[in-house]
Amino acid sequence: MNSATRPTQDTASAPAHDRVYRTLRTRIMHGEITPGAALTLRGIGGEFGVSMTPAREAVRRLAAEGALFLSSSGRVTTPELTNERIEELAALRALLEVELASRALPRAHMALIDRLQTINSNVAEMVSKRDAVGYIRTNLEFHRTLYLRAQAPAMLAMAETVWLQLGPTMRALYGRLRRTDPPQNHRLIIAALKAGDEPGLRLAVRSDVTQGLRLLAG
Amino acid sequence: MNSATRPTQDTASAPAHDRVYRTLRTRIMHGEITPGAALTLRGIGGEFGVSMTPAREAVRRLAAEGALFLSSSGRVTTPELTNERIEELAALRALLEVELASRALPRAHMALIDRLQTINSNVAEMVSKRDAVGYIRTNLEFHRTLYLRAQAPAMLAMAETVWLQLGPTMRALYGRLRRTDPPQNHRLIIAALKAGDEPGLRLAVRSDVTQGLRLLAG
DNA sequence: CGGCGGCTTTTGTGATCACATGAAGGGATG
DNA sequence: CATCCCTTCATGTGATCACAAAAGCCGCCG
Repeated sequence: MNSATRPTQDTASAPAHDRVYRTLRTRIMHGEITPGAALTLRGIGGEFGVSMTPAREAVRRLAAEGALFLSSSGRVTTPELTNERIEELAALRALLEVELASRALPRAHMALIDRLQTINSNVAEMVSKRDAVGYIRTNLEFHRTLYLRAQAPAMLAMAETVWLQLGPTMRALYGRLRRTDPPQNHRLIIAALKAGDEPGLRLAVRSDVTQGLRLLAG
Repeated sequence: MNSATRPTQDTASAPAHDRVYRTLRTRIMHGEITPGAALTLRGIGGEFGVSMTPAREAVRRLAAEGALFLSSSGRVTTPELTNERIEELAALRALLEVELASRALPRAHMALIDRLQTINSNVAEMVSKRDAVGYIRTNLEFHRTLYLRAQAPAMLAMAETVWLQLGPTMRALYGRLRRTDPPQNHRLIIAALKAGDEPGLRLAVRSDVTQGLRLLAG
């Protein structure tokens, strides 16, 4: 059997449009692209060494997920979110992630909690280094690790879609955030997991998810 | 000004890939395609009189929304949902739509309630005629009309994505459903709206959304 | 000095083609 | 009669091209 005969999940053997899609998706979700930035199909194709065709498919896919905005003439930019939309997406995060955490709770064993604590220390490190992209990445990793235990793939996919839509804006948001405190709400989440305290967990997740979005009210 | 200079929302002047997308989307959401049905890019292109390119874009977009399933080799079919996934999607409907209804409640005036009652009589008619597609269509129209008042476009879009994923399965589901009763839960929703009873509304929406999915447990 | 009109360039759209891959069908063999 | 293999066909992928429309730019005119 050839080594390229794998079920196709590797970054190398995957179709071109999929590689482009995945790379752009991660960039957007981690806030590596500023809101309103313009992308061009030929530019994307050039960067990845492919033609316009796979670039177009990747862009369409991302636009369908709300990660990119397509103007009426087809021009593609990262979305610039209004305050109303940000609040709505925060509400969606609260709805979905509270449910996911709640479903993960009965399955959360010690190994998971250990992993969460390790990730959380990475989060704290990123905060202290003021590394915005690193913070977003590790923070999402923290949440995803917990929610994977919920055994609810459709719900998790939806939560990730919301993260994706918030990606470019989050970067700008946490740029204003001048705190260097380690994430307090993450500790509350871990504590609630240890104690098997479901109401506490729901509250902690809700607080963690909505806290970062409060500052834009002013 | 030319008549084709409109902001591009018309079915005619819109780009080809968008026409294809919208047509397929409606078909899938209304359950006009059975689960597991295979589609081909050349077939779609032939039906709409376009080449493979717009067909591919429409299919990618729909696949990104979960409306279509792409096998590892790229073959495209409507999804065949497992029971676990259906239950999960039902839970998502409950989460999202209860919230949407709750947000619509304070803005629900008499004109809206009248419209809902009109739509509801159409739903009852479809039920009595055993028109599955018509039932799904009018039922979704009932829900969408209510949720539009919530002024929460992102949340509504997410609910529609769930409807889309359930589309092909719903048809098969309501095929087994041998009732000819008019929708009781819709009446409860309307009554709660009239009374301004938020807890009652939440319960009625939750019941309406999850009732149709109970029968697959057996 | 500012607004406006026309030109040029950039960009997305859609069609067509060559290619590789996976599925289906048929025939030979045990 | 079933099974395996090979041929053939259908299908998705990606590149390239022609076209139209939008955006940007520059100079002209008020």
